[in-house]
Amino acid sequence: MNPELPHKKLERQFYTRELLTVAKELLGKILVKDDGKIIFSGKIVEVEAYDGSIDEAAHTYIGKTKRNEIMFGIGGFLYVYFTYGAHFCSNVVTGKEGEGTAVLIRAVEPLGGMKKMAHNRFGRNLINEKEKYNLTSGPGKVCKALSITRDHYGIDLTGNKIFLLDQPEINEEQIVISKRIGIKKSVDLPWRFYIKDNPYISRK
DNA sequence: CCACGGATTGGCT
DNA sequence: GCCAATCCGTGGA
Repeated sequence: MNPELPHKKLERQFYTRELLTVAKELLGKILVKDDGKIIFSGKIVEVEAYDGSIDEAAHTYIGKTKRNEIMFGIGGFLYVYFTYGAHFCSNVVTGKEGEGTAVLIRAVEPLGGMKKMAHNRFGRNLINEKEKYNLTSGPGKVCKALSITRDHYGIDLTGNKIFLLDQPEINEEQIVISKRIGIKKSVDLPWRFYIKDNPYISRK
């Protein structure tokens, strides 16, 4: 563990609150993955909220299936899905049992394990300035860089494999609210949140 | 710089 | 069979 990082792990009660509150408060928190050999860490800078009860773009909108069942559980677990025949995406499940809500981690600012992230993404440890900002600037890129796959589906975020470290809340005025990216349904919901002027977001 | 389309698995109708 | 909560390379302005 990097001694410069605060050690306080987010607990269950952080995740079981209302979707949009959790989504906004996830900004600035530090995502950590520790597989016993390498520790990856990154600051969450961009997220999107999904709510199957009113949101047609949410994977839970159709009801419970084998794929989305973890999203219907209590908050604080990881929902990983595979899409476009190529990419994994990571979500933080929120709320109470049965709600079907989660927050997609769209981008992080790399902190620890950057060389290995570069290796996972580009096949080499050394990267140029442009590639640095391209490491984890998208939901598929984050999973590729941190080696998050279907094996991590359903991981308990209050455990010690993948978890979040608490950080001070980002000021409301530093949070940009926009429509979500890459969806075809419920396109007008303003449920994308990112840190203003952060160079590691996927796009403006 | 922007627009477009191909890749490729698997979930659901 | 259709098409996706994406990414990347190509081609034109």
